[in-house]
Amino acid sequence: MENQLIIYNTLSREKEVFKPLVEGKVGLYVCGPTVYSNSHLGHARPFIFFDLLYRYLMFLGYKVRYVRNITDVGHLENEADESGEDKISKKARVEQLEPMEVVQKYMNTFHQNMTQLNVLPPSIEPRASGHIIEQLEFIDSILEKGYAYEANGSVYFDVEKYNGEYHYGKLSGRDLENIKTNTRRLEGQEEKKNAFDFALWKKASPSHIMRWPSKWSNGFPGWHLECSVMSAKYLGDVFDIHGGGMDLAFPHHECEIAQATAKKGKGPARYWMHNNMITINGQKMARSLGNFITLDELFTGEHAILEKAYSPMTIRFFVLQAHYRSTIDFSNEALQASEKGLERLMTAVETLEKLPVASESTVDVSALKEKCFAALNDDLNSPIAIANLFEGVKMINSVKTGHEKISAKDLEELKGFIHTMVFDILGLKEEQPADSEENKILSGTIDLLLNVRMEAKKNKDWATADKIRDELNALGVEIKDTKDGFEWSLR
RNA sequence: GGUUCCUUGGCCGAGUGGCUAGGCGGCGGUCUGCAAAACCGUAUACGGCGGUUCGAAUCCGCCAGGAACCUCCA
Repeated sequence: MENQLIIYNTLSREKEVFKPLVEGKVGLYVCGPTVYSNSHLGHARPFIFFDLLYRYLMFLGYKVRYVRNITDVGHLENEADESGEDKISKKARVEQLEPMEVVQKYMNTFHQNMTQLNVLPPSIEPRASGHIIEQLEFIDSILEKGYAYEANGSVYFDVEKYNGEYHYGKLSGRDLENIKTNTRRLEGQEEKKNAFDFALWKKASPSHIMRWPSKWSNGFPGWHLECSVMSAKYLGDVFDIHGGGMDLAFPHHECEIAQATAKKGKGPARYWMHNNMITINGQKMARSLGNFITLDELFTGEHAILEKAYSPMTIRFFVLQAHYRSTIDFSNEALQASEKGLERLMTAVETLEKLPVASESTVDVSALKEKCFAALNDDLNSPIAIANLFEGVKMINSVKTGHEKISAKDLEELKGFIHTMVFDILGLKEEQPADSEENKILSGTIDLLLNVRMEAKKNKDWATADKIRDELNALGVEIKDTKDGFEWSLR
């Protein structure tokens, strides 16, 4: 099969043919969440997109080790709150909880949200707090190489020194001169040689709760270190793909490259992939901007902006309907369009199971397959793949209505393809509620009413028939009459 | 201010130097007791101004508007 995957590499700013370091195996690292609050829609995008990548790589036959970290220490607060304490401990004080209690709480919700979105768990989900020793060792070796210095109990990366031999800024297309003129001088950073130096180890202030002993001070690791450490530990000093949001390219990923290169003379990843942002009213959705909607709010509809609740699969489909390197703009209208489209797709998947076969086909299943895979091979172009999938929907419905014919062999191929595409690769799933006792009673009741309606129809008692249909409709039960009976579904 | 990028039909969103993206919505038709669903058909487009070209929405320039990053951020 000509499945040549091409991906856009931020490092080269070009699409490149993907060739793993070791044939048949892929090492994938994606920056995971900082678990200090509920995940919002903006967070869902990278995890859904990289889930698609993970699934597609596996479909292509690669054995993938997918590492996605949990940041449960560190990430410094901004200067506004004077102390440089980390986000997690700040939140903990507010809520009067142990830091690790906060971490656990939001990690649990994160996992729950990911399950709802049908995002597969990664192969390894390492936590920063579990790799303090490795981070200390990493700092030691950067110090030994002379690319870091200690100041007042903290350790900083010496960007200027590093840039003398390597290029700091190669990922985000900057050079040091440019960074120098544009880096703000922040308060409380006098101990740094240069404003653009970043912390490898930060001495904890007295109020800081999360802290670990080290030879320099009681403190905590710098924001960028954990990813360097954990990716190297589980994937090696050089691995295949590193992913994350575009907003992480600078400085986070740039610093990761610097740290790895300072230690080993080579950068951590060969391909860097960055997903674009979800916007709302044209502006990036971000916690700091206060314009975010959490996933739980989306699923329940409990947010002033939301006209209704949107199911996890609607969100997933919405995200996949845009290319990962484009922004997607959130709106109720857009979500509802996705919801309807998804319903149409899933209905066709059901219809597929009861299609009549003919001796010969008038449809071209192979061409459809090729177009879909060609789209995915071209930098994971899920919107094109989905557009083609709707060609498949049309094909299915046309066979159903008799406008087209399909042979038994082609039908088998089509079934296999649609299932692979929809469930395995795009990661969509049926969202019908499980067959609980309550549901059995409900469906029995609806069947009963609709059988009564059938009687009424037989007697040409249209008033009664319509009354039943209209009132069930008002309650959210959609009714479709068929030649020999009826079908219904819950809206 | 610096770096990078975007501007497509009512909405969301692909894409290519000449050939229908797709979804949702609209309109007309088929089917139906009427609907719904489905099917068939159909309309609405490439921010503005120049340039290159036989031909540009797609390449170049300028202008306008917007965004991301430069600071925690998916």
